[in-house]
Amino acid sequence: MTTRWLTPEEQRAWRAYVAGYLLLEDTIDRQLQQEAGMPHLYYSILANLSEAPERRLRMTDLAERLKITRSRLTYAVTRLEKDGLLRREECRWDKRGSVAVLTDEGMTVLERAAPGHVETVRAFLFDRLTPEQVGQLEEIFTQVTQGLQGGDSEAVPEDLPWRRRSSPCSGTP
Amino acid sequence: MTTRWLTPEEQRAWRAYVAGYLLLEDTIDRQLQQEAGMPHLYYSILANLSEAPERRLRMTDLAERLKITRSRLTYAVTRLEKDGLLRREECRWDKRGSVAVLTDEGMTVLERAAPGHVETVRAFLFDRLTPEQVGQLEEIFTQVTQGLQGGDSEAVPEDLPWRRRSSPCSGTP
DNA sequence: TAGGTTTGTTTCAAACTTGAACCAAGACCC
DNA sequence: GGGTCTTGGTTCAAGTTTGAAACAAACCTA
Repeated sequence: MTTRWLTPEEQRAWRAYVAGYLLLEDTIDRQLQQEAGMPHLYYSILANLSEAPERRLRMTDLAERLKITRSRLTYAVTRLEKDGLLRREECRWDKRGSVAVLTDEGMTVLERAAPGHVETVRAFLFDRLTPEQVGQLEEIFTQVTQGLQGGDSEAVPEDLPWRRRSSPCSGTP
Repeated sequence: MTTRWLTPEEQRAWRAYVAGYLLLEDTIDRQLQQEAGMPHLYYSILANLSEAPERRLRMTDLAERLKITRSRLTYAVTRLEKDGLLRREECRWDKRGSVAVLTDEGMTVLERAAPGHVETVRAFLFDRLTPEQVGQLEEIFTQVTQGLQGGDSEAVPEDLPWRRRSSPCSGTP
């Protein structure tokens, strides 16, 4: 099968995208590290928990929402637990499971960190986009996300050896 | 100063974007790791060199193009050098400098890896976007990139303590 | 209900990233 | 020439990520 290379437009888009997200992630990480002592992902963990009912989530659910591997999450949660920002509890219904719970201290840290974070996201992303572009951004990445793990098994070859298999994730019983 | 929180539209866009790029990067990394034995960044290093005149670039130039720190690049180049995919040479005009040169073997590896990589980028990104969206993607991230390091010092507060300072990068004398 | 499979999570070693500290060479200045 | 400042690059330790392997609990199924 002969390769369908990228068109010039696609190449330009691809390069702009890669450059942009690297710089943006880098900036966000640096800001959060500086002001909250943790990288972006760790902040997202706290943020996710803070919005969950009772501020608690199963590890697998959390990993699923964050789009990261469980092993990565384990490491991060261990660190945050050491810092006292969350604690682990065992799952009542499924003794295999464990649940991460945001502590009050975690909530405080999150609240303190949020303004600076939002300010950064604004300054370097949203303040530079028109409302239409905000919509386009959502649209584009929603499609990407769906393609990568939303249920549409039609369009994507199922048998690529290197694809991550998405475990069907269970919520509360 | 009171925080300007994200609007609901911005929130949705932000979440879609973060989810999307995590999944996409993850997929690309996994594919390249599987088929070429290296992560995305390392592939990009080879790709960049392959397009440069004489397949050679100053370390700083390379870091600048890739939007990564010099220290990160040093590590990556050391690994690729060990693998024989590139070699370091010292810079003739500036004895501090060193230059990364793509070897023939590196070129071969790159050429072998390219089709699979492009296929992945296509399958999970471009094949899912309309031509308009491709244009929008470019537009959006070009703006982000410029804001983050293009010269427009107007719009961005200069004195945020956590910003990366972009070293004015020098090319050939 | 024993035996086999799947699922939820952790563990471990190897690879990678980060930021600060360091070193040497150019540039500037008197 | 002899400071001093800047630039290009590497080094080092600490932190993070990866993927495979290990475990244990839950779920079949004969």
